[in-house]
Amino acid sequence: MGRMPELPEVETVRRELDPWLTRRTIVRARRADAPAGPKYAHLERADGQRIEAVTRRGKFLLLPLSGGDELVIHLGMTGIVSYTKPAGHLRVVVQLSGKRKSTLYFRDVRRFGRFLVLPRGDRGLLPSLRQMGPEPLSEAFDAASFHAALTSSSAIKTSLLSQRPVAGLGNIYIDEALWRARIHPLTPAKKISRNKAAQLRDVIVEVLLASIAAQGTTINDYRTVDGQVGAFVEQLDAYGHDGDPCSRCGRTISKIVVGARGTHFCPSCQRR
DNA sequence: CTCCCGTCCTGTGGGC
DNA sequence: TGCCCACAGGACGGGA
Repeated sequence: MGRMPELPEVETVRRELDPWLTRRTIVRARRADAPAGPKYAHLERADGQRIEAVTRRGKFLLLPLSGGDELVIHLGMTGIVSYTKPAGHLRVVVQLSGKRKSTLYFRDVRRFGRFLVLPRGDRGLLPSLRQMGPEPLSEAFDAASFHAALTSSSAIKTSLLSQRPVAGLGNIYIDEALWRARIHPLTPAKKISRNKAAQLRDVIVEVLLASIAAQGTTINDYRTVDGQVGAFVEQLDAYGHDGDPCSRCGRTISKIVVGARGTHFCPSCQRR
């Protein structure tokens, strides 16, 4: 257990979807084995619209459509997009124009994911997207503004989970970045010094780039679109390593609960 | 406004 | 061996 598509996994999926879906027309998009509701809203609006691009914002995939709408996909915990029909837990089916790979399937065992259509830029159903911080791999993610965004009194781990100081980080990469920057996960965000914030910014970029290069992290459910697994799991130093010796100092990695999330850190390298 | 906590969802794995 | 239940967590909504 314990895998979630975070920025590197979603970016890997985006790169695979882009050549497949861009310029294809959606013939028909419908819910399958899924309840009606905001997570699967307005799919029929996509019918007849062409997919103009496959973009990403944080952990959301955003597909602008030719009619002025936008297809929004969030993989949640267990969401998988494929062109082969899954065995079960099929939530959405999209018929595409053309003959090759012309059916898109969205499978999501736990239904934490979303697959919906909205007028482009309408964030009424997506408040986190509205308040999301800068993309970590963009120029906007600089040390000074990152430090300025760390205003919360809550733990840095919790603050980063909110997506507000920076977009796209989840449980795995937050633990990895805090380990690399030697910051205790319970440190109040606003107590992070300017220098530490700059260091944290740099290791966030490093760990995300390294994971993208490895096509993400596979622990259990995550697969790339063509079913491959991500190799970054081999480079994890903190997440899932509780009980193991710290690869830097040898002390045993601890696991605690922060914001209802399993949190892994080295009690020796990462002092409060 | 911020912060905190409950809720959703179901396969897996650890314990007995 | 087989059964049971705690566990995993991203985003969101509501209450303080």
